[in-house]
Amino acid sequence: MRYRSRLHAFSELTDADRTAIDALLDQRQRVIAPRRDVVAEGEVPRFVHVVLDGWACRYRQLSDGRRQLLSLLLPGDLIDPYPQAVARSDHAVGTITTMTVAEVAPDALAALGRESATIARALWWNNHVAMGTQREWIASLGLRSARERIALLFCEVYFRLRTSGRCMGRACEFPLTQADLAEATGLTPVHVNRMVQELRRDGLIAWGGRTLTILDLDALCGVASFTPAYLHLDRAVSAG
Amino acid sequence: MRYRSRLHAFSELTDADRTAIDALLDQRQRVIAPRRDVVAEGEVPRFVHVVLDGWACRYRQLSDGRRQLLSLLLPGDLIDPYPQAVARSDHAVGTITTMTVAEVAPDALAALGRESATIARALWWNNHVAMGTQREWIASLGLRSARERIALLFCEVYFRLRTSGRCMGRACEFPLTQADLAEATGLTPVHVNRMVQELRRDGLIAWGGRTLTILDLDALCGVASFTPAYLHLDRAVSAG
DNA sequence: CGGAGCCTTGAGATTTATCAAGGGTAGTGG
DNA sequence: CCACTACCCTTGATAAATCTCAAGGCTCCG
Repeated sequence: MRYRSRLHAFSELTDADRTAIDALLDQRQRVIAPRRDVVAEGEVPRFVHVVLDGWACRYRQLSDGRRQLLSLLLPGDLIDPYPQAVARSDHAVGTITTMTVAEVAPDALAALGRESATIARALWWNNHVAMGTQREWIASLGLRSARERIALLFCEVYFRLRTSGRCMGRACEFPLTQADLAEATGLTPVHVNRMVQELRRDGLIAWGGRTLTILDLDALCGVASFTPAYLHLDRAVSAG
Repeated sequence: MRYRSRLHAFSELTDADRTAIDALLDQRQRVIAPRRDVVAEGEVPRFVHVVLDGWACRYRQLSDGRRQLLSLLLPGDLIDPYPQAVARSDHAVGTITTMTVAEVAPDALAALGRESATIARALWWNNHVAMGTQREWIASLGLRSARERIALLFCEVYFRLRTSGRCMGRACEFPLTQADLAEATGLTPVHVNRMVQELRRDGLIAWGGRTLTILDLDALCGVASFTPAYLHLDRAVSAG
C-alpha cells in the first residue's frame, strides 16, 4: 500500500479521516520543475504544500553562498506543517526532481483538525517525527564521521520510503547527486565520493542511475548507528 | 517583564490565557539536581515539563559513549511540547544546573488548547520556533567553522534569554562548561577552549564564572552569521 | 591539606578540505 | 549520425582544520 501523505500513515486514523484528507489533496495541485524553489527564505507561504510525487529539500544558504540541506522532503511529506502558520519562513524549500505538490488551504486543514481529534493527533505526530528527524541530523553532523553520516542518510531514506510503500525489496529511488549528498552531510563532494566508493567496495550498497540498493542492511545500520526510533514507526501503519 | 513560560511570550495571548497557563504551572513542581536525567531515552514521559528555572539540554548518546547536545532548554521552555504525546522519547533530557520544572498533565494542556484558539496557536508557534532552532543547529554543524559555531551559540542564548527578560544589558547567565559547549558544537573541549580564547582576545565576549558578557554584539553576530529570524520574535512580546 | 573539576597549553596525528584535471554519459543541434 | 556541451563522477597531490594525547595549573570545597 502506498500512502499519499504522511498523515495517511498515522495508525489511529479512520477511513473517514483518510477520505477527508484525500479530498483536500485533490483540490489543487501543481507540478514544479527540478532545482526550483518552492518556498523562498523569508516568504510567507500561502498554502500547506504536500509532496505527492518527487523529492525536495529544505535548505539554508549563508550570504557567502555556502548551502546546507536541512531535511529531505519525500513523497507524502508536508512542507509547511503548520495549519495556523502564516509565518515568514526561516529557510527555503527547493525541488530536487520534478515534483507534484498539493496546495492545501491552511484554514481547510485547520478546520479538519478541529473536526477530527485523530487528524489533530496525526498532525502532531507528523511534527514529532519531523523534529526527531532533525535531531538525528544534528547528532549525525555533530558526532558521526563522514562515512557514518552518509550511511545514516541512506538508512533514513530507505526506511522512510519503505514506510510509505515506495521500496522494491532492498532497492529504492535515490535521485540526489553526490553534490547534494555533500550539502546534506556537511562534507565536500570530493570526500563524499570517496566515502561512497568505500561503502560500495565494502559491499554495503549499490548506487547508480537514480537507484539505491542496500546490499547489507544490518551492516549499513551498524555503520550508521541507525535505529529507526526517531521515525516513530510504532504509530504508523506499515506499508510492508 | 519576565515570562514564566515561552507560551506566555506569544503576542496574541489574552490575560485570561496567561492566567490559565499560570494555573497549570502551579499545580505541581519539582526541583532536580544538576547533571541528572529528566527524561531518559526510550521513556514515555508522563508529564509535559516546563522549565521554570535553571538550564537543561536535550541530548543523544551513541552506544560507544559519544554524546551530542541537541538543544538547550532555558527557563520557560517546554520540554515535551506535545499535548497529545504519550510517545516514547527518541532522546534524553538532562539538567545542566539545578532546575525547577512544572509538571503539567498532558490532558490538561490539551484541554486548554481546545478551549482557547490562541493557546493552540501558541503551542504551534512554540513548536515552530523549536524546529527553527534545530534547523539552525543543523546549519551550524554542517557549514560553520568551529569559531562560527561557538559564536552562534552565544548569540542564540543571548537572544533567547533576552526575549524572556533574563538579560542585564549585554550580560546573561551561561552556566555551560567548555566540555558542554564542545558537546553542543560537535567539537573537542580542547578546540573549544582555543576558539573561546580567540573570541575573548578579539574583544567580542567576556565569559567567566557563569556569566557571559557580549562586548561587541554586531561583530559577534557577524562572525556567527546570526540573524534571529528563526526565533520568530515578531510574534513574541518583547521583554525589553 | 587534599581532591575534584575545570581550564589551559604544547606537540604530533588524523580527518577532511582544496585545488586541479580528466573521463563518462546523456542530451542537443547540425 | 556525429560533434558538442553540460553535468556528474573520479582521481591525485597538497593544505588546513580539528582531534588526540599528555601534562600542568587554578579554584572551590570538604
